[in-house]
Amino acid sequence: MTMYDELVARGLIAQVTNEEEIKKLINEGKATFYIGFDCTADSLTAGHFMALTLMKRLQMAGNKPIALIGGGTTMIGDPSGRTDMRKMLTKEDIDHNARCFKQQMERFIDFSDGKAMMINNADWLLDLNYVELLRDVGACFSVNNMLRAECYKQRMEKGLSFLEFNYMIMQSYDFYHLYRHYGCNMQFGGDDQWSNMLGGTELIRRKLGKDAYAMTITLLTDSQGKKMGKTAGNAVWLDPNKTSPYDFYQYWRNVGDADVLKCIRMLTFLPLEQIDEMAHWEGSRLNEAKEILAYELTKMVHGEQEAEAAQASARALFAGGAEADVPTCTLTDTDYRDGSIQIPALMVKAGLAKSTSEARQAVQQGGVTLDGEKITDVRAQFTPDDFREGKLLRKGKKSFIRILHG
RNA sequence: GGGGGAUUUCCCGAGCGGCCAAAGGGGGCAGACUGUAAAUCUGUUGUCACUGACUUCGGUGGUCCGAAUCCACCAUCCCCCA
Repeated sequence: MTMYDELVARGLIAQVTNEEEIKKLINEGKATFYIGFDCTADSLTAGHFMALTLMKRLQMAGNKPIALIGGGTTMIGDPSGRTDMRKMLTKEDIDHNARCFKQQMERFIDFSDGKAMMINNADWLLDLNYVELLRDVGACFSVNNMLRAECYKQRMEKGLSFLEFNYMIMQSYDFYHLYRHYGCNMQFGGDDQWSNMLGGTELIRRKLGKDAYAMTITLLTDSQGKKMGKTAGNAVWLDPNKTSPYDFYQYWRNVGDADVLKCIRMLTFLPLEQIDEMAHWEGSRLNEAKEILAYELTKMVHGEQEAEAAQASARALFAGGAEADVPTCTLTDTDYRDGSIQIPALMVKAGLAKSTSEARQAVQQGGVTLDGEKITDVRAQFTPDDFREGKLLRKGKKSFIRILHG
């Protein structure tokens, strides 16, 4: 099976500019392609993860990836898929974020011996001269066409600032720049980037009379069409300090039945035959598939050891509260008042509740247990001695934390 | 530049002088049912040393016994005209 066919079989490809040419390029390992990452946060997310795996797949087939860090474009902010303007980040924040991205990417992509490149578009975008740019590439863009682009449509209703309107031009300029200086002949990106990407191929055609290609990756959505990789509006981060390996594992362990196979296909490197086999699994057996998904992804992101640990913890906890390696919260004397701590305060301290009110409600509704014993009294108090050996505090079915007195 | 409209709790969206911590929906959380799934039903959802107190309705001042609701100014956004 060729590389391209495999991508199709895994459901990764959404749109392409020229299927025949793209097929040939990537199958023969002749593509130098780039994917842009805007550094709006200090860690990559599960959403970026798919792009990274795609880079890896293509790299394994001999193609050369360019990871483009959006140090320059982040200064503008991409309006695609947004209903309001992004918060403007300072240059310092962006630089910091770019460094974090780089570190995380190095775990997946082999950057040695020029097998891949990492470039920051701040290097050329920040020094552009306004009038020169307008004359150079501005003339190649039709405002009429831009306004018809999908990525601006939503914003035409709520308002679109001139700043953001220029995002497409910056991204197009990136492609043009990479084509000329690095021989980059293809761009990949999320499906929401399609119009921005076409801007680039169009610019290259107009300026240089050459063909460059673009291909978008299917957005990972659940069976209800919602973007995956988020919990309650918060991203699932790749940084273990922002999303613990255990939580990361749990996120995938808990995907809906309808989405497991799709995720395994798109995100893991398991052979397609094996995945097709799993497609026959039904009912509760799908739980096995979920474990495989969670384990594989955790292994790729956090390493085998963490994946084993997360899996062991999850199995032990859900099988019946056995001793297990779960996140621990260590209390010190200052956490107690007059030698004791009340249950709501304890839950807040342990991160199981955002406020004491929330903690109180959880207790009142019978959702809190300590070492398996249900806590019914909101005023229940504990002393350091209670936690000498460590106790398992649990809220609801899925939130656990070990409390220890340090 | 001129005219009109908007800004409410996580989101959408009611409220138009006291009965407002603020309807309804979404989302979140918890309970029941289950397979750590989905669907469904129930409760809950500003904060706190929680049967009471405190702080919220773009910002700042004002009117009033009393303001999310009225007035003034400022900010941001939308629409129409230029």
